[in-house]
Amino acid sequence: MTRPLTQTEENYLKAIYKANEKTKAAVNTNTIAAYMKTSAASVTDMMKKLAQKDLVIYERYKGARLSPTGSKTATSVIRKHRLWETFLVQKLGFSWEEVHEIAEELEHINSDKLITKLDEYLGFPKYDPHGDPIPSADGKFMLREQMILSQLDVDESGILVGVKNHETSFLSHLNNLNIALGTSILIKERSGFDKSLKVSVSKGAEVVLTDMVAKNLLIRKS
Amino acid sequence: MTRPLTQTEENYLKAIYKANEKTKAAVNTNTIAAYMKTSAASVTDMMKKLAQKDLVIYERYKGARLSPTGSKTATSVIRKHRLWETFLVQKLGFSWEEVHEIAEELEHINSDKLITKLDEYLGFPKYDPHGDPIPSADGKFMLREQMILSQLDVDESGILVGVKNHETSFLSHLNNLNIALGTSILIKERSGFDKSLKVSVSKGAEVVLTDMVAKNLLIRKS
DNA sequence: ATATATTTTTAGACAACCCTAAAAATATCT
DNA sequence: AGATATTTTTAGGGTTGTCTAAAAATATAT
Ligand SMILES: [Mn+2]
Ligand SMILES: [Mn+2]
Ligand SMILES: [Mn+2]
Ligand SMILES: [Mn+2]
Repeated sequence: MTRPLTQTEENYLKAIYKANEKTKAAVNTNTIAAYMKTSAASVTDMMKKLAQKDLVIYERYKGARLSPTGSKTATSVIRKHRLWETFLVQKLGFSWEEVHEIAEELEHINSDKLITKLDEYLGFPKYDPHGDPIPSADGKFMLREQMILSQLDVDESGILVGVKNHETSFLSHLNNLNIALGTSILIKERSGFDKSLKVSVSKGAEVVLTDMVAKNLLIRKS
Repeated sequence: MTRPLTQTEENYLKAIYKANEKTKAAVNTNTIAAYMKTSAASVTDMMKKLAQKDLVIYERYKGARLSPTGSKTATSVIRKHRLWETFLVQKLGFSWEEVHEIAEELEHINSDKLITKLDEYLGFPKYDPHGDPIPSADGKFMLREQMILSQLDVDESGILVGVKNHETSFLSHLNNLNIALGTSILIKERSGFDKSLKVSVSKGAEVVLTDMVAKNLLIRKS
């Protein structure tokens, strides 16, 4: 009797999931509204509806958290999103900055068998093209030791394993700098003035990274 | 300013397209309602809306035809449907009776680049897993000489190139008979009573096909 | 602690898509 | 042609998800 969720409902669940991924604290109506690019009034309506369906725990004026079911659903949508992104990049040859929007649509396709087969076809990838972990069918994330590039000292180096910012403009900027997942980055100098870094990329070209860029690069120390 | 069509609108256009594929005559409200599994009243509402948007030519009490734009849109949705079905069978290993429903969802994903790349990835297929022609990006169908198996005489043979019925139960029935696209079928006997055929399949096993089955098999004479 | 600012909810409305029942138009039969 | 049957449209209404504006609750500041 429990009919499948609408795309909108799935997107709300994902928004809450992402908003409190670490803290698991209740998420403000306004925060959800910002994620969903909608009005606070619409969020209130939807929270009532999702609470009704036991997908969120919601108390008026106190924000919303995901219920166990809601959390499972959100994780499953994220799994689908990241598997599709991986498909688009690895099989169809898209670049990492092009895939997010398309995956936003594909993630709502409703077929367990499809996702199982896609996962298999891709060789059971553990990370998507942005370095984000792909949850397994039972919702487990493969965590990884990682730190932010800005935290490295001069003469230390790391391998890029992920990005915190997923905007097209940021990813294109990295393309221009010849920085991709797997690229090794060695810190040569740090400016005392603006914290910008002179780094050498893949043991070759030296480039300058602003602190704003460095803060969005996730690396494994090497 | 012309926002993308909704899934429902696309499905209506496809319904009209399929209903008058050969004749191009105006399609009855009731016929569309049957295709869409909805009420005649809903169809009337939608026809007004689509006529407003210049996607159909509609005159009350006289049915609807697709406008050139509507026809282009319908063809593009069919192209997407059939490319996705091909992907599901050829790359993900689905069986031909499993893919239609999933493709009904995938066909609405909105990205020209995606379809271009998918087409290329699949090697520019001309026919889908059911033998239906895949229109090119500019809407051209690759037609083929074909006839219905029932039209063959005893001792004549043909290669299966398509099926007229796409129901899961029919396709599974063919699976059971070891009949797939490309299978060669030789007529051994025709019953004068019920027109059922004794045929030999792939130069091997003899099976009996009811006329109802034979009428739904499209073959190229061999 | 009271006033002010911010956040959230409620109220009322709209668009898309659907429904059933009744009315109107068209088609068929004798 | 006139009566009857069928098809189609209109009328009125429901749900989902959206919006703006006003009201209510909560948080912040003096
Ligand atoms: Mn993404
Ligand atoms: Mn990603
Ligand atoms: Mn199909
Ligand atoms: Mn098909």
